[in-house]
Amino acid sequence: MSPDPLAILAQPAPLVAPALIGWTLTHHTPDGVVTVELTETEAYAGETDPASHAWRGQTARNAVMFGPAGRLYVYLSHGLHFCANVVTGTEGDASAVLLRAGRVVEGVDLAQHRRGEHVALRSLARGPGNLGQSLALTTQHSGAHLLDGGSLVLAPPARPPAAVSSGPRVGVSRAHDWPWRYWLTGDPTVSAYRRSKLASASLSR
DNA sequence: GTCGGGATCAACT
DNA sequence: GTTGATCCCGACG
Repeated sequence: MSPDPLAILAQPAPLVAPALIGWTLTHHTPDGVVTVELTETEAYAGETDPASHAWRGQTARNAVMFGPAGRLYVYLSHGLHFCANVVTGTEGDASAVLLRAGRVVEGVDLAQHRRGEHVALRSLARGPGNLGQSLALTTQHSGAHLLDGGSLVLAPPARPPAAVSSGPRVGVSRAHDWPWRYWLTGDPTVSAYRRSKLASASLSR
């Protein structure tokens, strides 16, 4: 039998992130249902992680990350893009896993309508902001339980993915060299590796 | 009350 | 491969 999903999520983020590859996230809305199979994740450790929102302690926005595992943390990036995280670890430990990309496996028409009619199938949920838009996630969903049988459901796959790769994190200005980014090897929905601007700047020195 | 940074995306060369 | 757009949140005085 497959183990209790909550037991998996209660581990530290760097262990949960690779384990989440291949899981599905489903969002039931009045419009219909969209399901995304996760193909790319990224771990954030919390207070010990300079790149985490929780680095400087608890605030009103990131309070969800300090709570128990199995809940959703959504934040607004650059004033435009909604990015979704799964809260991991134990209560009081502000670790979380960022959902960077996925493949839409259910509700393609609805997701395509949300993203724009001429968006390629494989690009529907490529990138954290695009994934959030395909699932119609906003900050009002932050704190929602994912294992509660609510409108948002996170579920393990029938069988583990074939191969998972790991590498440096993307788009963060600090601690980018921690290999805490994981993706389904060879999957077209995974974005190409882009070193952060600050990282490439320090590299050229 | 003000300032500066940021876990991004899309378009253009 | 590279550059610009664009809004919110948190820190500090």
